[in-house]
Amino acid sequence: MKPSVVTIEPNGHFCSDCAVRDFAVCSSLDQAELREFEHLGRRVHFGTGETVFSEEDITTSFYNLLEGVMRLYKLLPDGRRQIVGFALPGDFLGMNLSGRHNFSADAIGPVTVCQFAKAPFGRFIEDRPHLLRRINELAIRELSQARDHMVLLGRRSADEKVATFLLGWRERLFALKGLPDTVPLPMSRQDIADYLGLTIETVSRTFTKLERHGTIEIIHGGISLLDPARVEALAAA
Amino acid sequence: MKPSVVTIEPNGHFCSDCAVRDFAVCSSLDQAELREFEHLGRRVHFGTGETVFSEEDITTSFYNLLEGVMRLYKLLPDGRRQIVGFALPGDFLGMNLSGRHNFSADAIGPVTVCQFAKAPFGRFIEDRPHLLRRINELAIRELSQARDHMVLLGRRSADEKVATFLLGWRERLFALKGLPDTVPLPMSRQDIADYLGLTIETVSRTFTKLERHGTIEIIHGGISLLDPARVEALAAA
DNA sequence: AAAGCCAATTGACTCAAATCAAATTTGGCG
DNA sequence: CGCCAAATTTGATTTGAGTCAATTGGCTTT
Repeated sequence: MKPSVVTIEPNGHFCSDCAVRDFAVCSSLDQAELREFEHLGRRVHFGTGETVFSEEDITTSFYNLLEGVMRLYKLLPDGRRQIVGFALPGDFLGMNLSGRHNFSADAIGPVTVCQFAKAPFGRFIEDRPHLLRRINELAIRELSQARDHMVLLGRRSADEKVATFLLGWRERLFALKGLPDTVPLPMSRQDIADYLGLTIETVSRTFTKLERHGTIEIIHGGISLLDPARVEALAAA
Repeated sequence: MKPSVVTIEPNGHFCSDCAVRDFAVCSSLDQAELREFEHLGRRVHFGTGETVFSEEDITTSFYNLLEGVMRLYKLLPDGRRQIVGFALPGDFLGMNLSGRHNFSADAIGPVTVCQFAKAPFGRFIEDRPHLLRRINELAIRELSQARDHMVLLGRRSADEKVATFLLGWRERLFALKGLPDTVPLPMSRQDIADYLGLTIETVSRTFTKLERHGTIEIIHGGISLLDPARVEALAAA
């Protein structure tokens, strides 16, 4: 939110031992390409609540999220907010046709990104169709997720929205770091509400209701799925 | 809906005089490529209400919409439907990562598509990065639209939804065939409702309300924007 | 032109989620 | 530790959109 100090690493990082190497955009690059690629991106840190880029900003860079979680959102003129997604490590941000970002992105907690200046990155892609193909894959995956989210926003009840969110979030974390028995929720209730098209009060009430029924347990910074089958039933309905 | 007779043209069509030549995927191909491309696709007609492909179907083809309008939608197990978009001439359908369609597509009125078998099309792309780039552009454009639609579904009132829909639809038709003074609405009220995350009754009431205020006029098969500025104000809010 | 059919409209009523308003809990920090 | 500010929860009430139920209108069929 507040403009603040951003740490830029003085270099000395290698793609070859990058945590997201195997599933981010760069998974399409071979050893030789990787060494060249290394010079294009630089690691940048952002603190809690800082904005990485804003909607309507001229796109000067693309970002590969390495560590942390980001909220991606759009605002209406009167301040209503819709979170269009949460980004996790491996997600690639900033592609657009207009030359301007079409959503804003904030760090939720400390974040590390690999930042690429637009022009050199564009040149690098130019003669590397496999990288382009990888970017296309990521876009198509995003598109599919976006459509699923439209169904949630347009046609699901509050209970279903919350249940679906918990399962989907757990699933993404699972893919990233294996099955945790508790699901960390680094984002605020307001973020969850703005993601699900609800108010903060409704999200809170739904959580408490699920807890009273013994379906989940609300713990510090997250929840624990006591009865995943019950949650799945709610989400499926 | 009903499985029915689909007309397949016996050939004799040329990409070079195709109506969508300049803005569809094929806009990225040069004369020589186009002649080769011509053999990959074949024109297929669908009648009103016919399903071109269904969610979860194995993807055997991609489709380039040439004429008509299609509804793209997802269903929940209990039958609730969310229309994720309306396709117009020039739209490219069928891309996915899973090998299965992730939404269903019906013809709204008579439709002509250019159908490409998946494998040969994939092979054709292989060594033509400019075509891949074009497909990527289309995906990124769709993604941006999808995000806009999430904002509408999650954060806008019924009035705003309807106003935004009318303007957006008019805009798309405008880009296609120039400014019409009446906006044709080939889709049913139910389709509009399922697109906007509303009920048919709410859509109908909102239309009548707009008409009573002299903002629009409801005509057979469409509406006329009597006071576009008023509609824009409603949509902006 | 009457009957039948489906889509759209209109009206009366209900309800899920929003809004308004406290009360709590949590977290940061001197 | 104790205090303030922010986030979250909880409660009371309102309301926008949904549901249920006719009615209307446009076409097609006969």
